[in-house]
Parts: sequence; C-alpha cells; structure tokens
Amino acid sequence: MQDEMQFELTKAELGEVREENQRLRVHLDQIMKEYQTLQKKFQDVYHQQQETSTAIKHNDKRPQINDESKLVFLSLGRSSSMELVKKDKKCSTPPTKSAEGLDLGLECGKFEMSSNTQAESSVIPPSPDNSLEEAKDEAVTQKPSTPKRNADDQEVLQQNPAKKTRVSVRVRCDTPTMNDGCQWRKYGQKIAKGNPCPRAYYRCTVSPTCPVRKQVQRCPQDMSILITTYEGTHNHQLPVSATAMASTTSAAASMITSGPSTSGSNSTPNPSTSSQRLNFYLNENSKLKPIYLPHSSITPSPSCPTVTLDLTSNTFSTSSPYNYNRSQPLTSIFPPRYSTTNLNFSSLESNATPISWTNGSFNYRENQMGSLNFGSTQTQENIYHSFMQNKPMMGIPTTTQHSLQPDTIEAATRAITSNPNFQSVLQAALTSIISRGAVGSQGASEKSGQAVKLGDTFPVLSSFPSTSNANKCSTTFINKSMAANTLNSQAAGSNSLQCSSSRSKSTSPETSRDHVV
DNA sequence: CGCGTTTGACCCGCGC
DNA sequence: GCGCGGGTCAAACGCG
Repeated sequence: MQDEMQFELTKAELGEVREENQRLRVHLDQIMKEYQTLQKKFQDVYHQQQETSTAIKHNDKRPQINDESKLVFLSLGRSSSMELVKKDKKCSTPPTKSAEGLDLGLECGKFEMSSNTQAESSVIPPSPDNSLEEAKDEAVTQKPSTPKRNADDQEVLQQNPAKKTRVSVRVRCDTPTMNDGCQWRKYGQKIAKGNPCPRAYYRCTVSPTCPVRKQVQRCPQDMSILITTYEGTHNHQLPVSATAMASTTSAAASMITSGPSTSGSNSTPNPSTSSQRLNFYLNENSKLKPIYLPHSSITPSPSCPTVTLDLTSNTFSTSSPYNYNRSQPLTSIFPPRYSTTNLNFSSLESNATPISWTNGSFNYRENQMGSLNFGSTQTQENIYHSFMQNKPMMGIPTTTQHSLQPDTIEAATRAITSNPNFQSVLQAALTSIISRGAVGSQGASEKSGQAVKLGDTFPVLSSFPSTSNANKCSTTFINKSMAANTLNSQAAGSNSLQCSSSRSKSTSPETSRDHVV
C-alpha cells in the first residue's frame, strides 16, 4: 500500500514537473520572441549609426593600424590603474547607445572584431567545437619544435603574424604566480628595464612539445598586480582547471587574430591612431553589426599583438562610464611600441570585486558567484530587479545599485550572445566558476549550493514562474546545463557562451545547439 | 636520483 | 657596425 501511495505521489509530482516544464517552455518562447523583436530594432538603429560612422571614417585620414601591433586591454574587473581612471575622467565623447553603462563602447576605430570576418582576416579558421585556444593551436604548432630561432621561424612569423599573439592577464595576486591550472616550468628570469621586479619565463610542461610560454611579472606601478603574459597555444588537452584561463586568453587572442581586415595598410606609427574604435560585430542573419567598446585604444606598432585581460579591481569613481577622453590612448602604462585596446567590463561599484586571484587561484568571490559585472551588473533591472530584491546577492549592496538603462542590458545581452569571441571570454569566466564549484563540492548532491548560486545568477531562469516543484525543476535544469557546459568547455572546448541567460535569448544558429529545454 | 629553479652566458632583433 | 635589451639556454644547485 505504501509503495502504491508513493508511486501515486511520484506520479503526481511528475505531472506537476511536466506542467512546469511546459510553462517554462512557453515562457522561454515568449522571451525569445521579445528578444528577436528587440534585436531587430537594435539592428535598425545600429545600421543607421553605422552608415553615419562609415561616412565619418572615410573622411578620417588617420593611418590604419598594423595588424601585428595590437594590444587589447580587457578589463574584466575594476582596474586600480590610475591611468585608466584618469583617462576615463577625461573622456568627453558621448557614448553610443549600445554601449551605455556597459563599458562596451568603441574607442579604437580601426580595431574591428568580427566572428564572421575571422576566416577572412585571420589565418586561423574559427573552429565551432573547439575553443579559440584551438585556433591559436594551429598557429602555434607551426612553430618549429626546437625553440631555437632560425630563418624559417622568422618566415613563418611573417606569414602568420597571428601566431605571435600574446595574451596578458593582469590580476591582483599575492602569490609569486597565479595558478591557472597548467603546469609550468621556469626556464629563465630577467630584470626588465624599467621594472625593479624580475620577469620570470615559464614553459608549459604538460606536453613536452607544447609551445606555450608565459611571462610573469609584477606591475611596477602596483606590486600587488601580477602580469602574466601567455604566448602560444597548448597543443594538448588541458587540465580541467586550466580551461578557464586558457579559453579566456585564447578568446582574447582570437579577438586580435580575427581582427581587422580593414586595417590593412601598414602605416607609420602615429599616436593619433590610438583613439580608435573597437568593434564587436553582432552576427545576425549574416549581417555584421558592430558593438562599440569604449576604453579601447590602439597604437600602431610593428611588434607582436598582445591582449591584456585586466582582472584587477577597478577603482572607478566616476558615475558615468562614458566620461573618458576618447582621444586619449590608454597606452601610457604600456610600451609605446605596443598598441593597446582596452575592453573594460568593469563594474562601477567600488566595493565589489567580482574576480580575484587569491592564494594563487582564479576565483570569483564566493559571495558573488556568477556575478559578471559588465558595468553595473547588479542592476539588471526588470527581470533581475525583483529577483535581486528577493534574493540579494551576498556582498552586493542592492541599495547602492546604479541605475542601468534597459537598453544597456539589451546591448550587453546582444554582445554576449552574438559574438563568439566575447562569449568565449565570458564562458571562460563562467567555466572558472563551474570548475571551482566542481572542486569545492565534489560528491555533493545536485542541489548543492554551487548549483543554486549559479542558478541565482541567471535572472531569466530565476524569474520564471516558480513553484516548489519549479524550483526543483529549474535547479535540475541549471545543473544539467552547467554539467553540459563543463563538458563542452572541457571536452569540446566549445566556443559558445554557456550561459543560461544568454542562451535563452540567443537566436544565432551557431548557438542554438546549446539551447537546453 | 629526478625534477624544478637559479643564474650567468649567449643569441638575436632593433635603434642609433 | 655597435650597443642595448629581451628572450632563451644550460650548467649548477636545491629539494623531496
């Protein structure tokens, strides 16, 4: 009798879960429709803007940057760099609508990134199921196995400039090196000029033939900042814990390698070109729709392109992310021979540090799990706001939230969902959360705090009609998603952003396969 | 003993 | 051509 009763109960529960799933699907469809409508609107608006900017561009006599000389500066945290703060405060050019509040606007006019133009502008073909790491792999594996330099090497370098792309990561870290999950062997140390701190040279030892090297150096301006520069791409399977950083760096590098076919002319270096536009293109129905990224600047240089991911905390005190001087390059802290592009994903909050390297590990603050601060992430209004009120994230004072325009959220969503490179960066960040959670909750049940926290992070999911069963359902959904994501990023090195909130809104065919319903 | 680090020497590119 | 500086090599050394 008891068994029968339980069977009936389970049956009823199953029915409820099915109903809930049904509701969720309807809700998802609705959101997708709304998203498509909004995206279409955005396209129209952007198309108009593009026409205007193209006209301006044609009149612009500034020389194009050299493909080989790009240093992209991605600030995923909040940089304490005074230079950045100063530049930001100086900025005067009004922001583009699409970038409002996001720090995703364009600064570097000639640096255009497009997932669609990757194949054209780069020798590295985009790989659908491999992370951008793979793309870099192809470039790097062309290197001679011997580290000795020779004429052939130089030839290859010239033929394949993308191969020398570097990714520099700036993080606050007390330990001598940050633990990125990979195995490194130190093979040299040098005192670089202008920096009292020695620069250490490491080689990847996971595979004896792995060409990847990294340089670790303290920032001369702020000793607490560790600058790790990665060069090359692993030609082997990465440890799970290493995938996050690897995909982050490769994604960033891919931004460069997928860069401008439009910057073909190798003009002479000109500081005036520093204020250029950094375009992320939205891929929508085969049309390229750039998103503008502020805090980006490029100085032409013949040197190898370097991407800098700034994961330090940013002490922006300005209330507007657009009050920077667009004519001012951000290259002051970098050698002038490198061009720089700064992609600033910083939060404007002064007390929230989403990413930190503590004890040598790449960590998101526990109390901010999954909180990717693109501008004022805490203020993802509408669907987010009620969620936040009900379940404010620990450590994030909701009372001090900045007001974020709805179109800012839309722009962010589009940026995330439309550009694979951007997605990869985010995916890497998320992967780091996931892998960390996996480590921290080994053997834990499906309803571990990790999963719940991750679920909490995604407002779309959390805003779904919720019942007690629905919660179970959503949690399962999230866990499955996350498990799939982890698998994707580990095994296949998926290039797409494995973010539930994004996925639910994505309409691109490339990402549709990631939809989990 | 094996592995990783240290460190001085060497190589090479670049600017003058 | 020369000097400088970044990057790499490899012997010596230290540690488990």
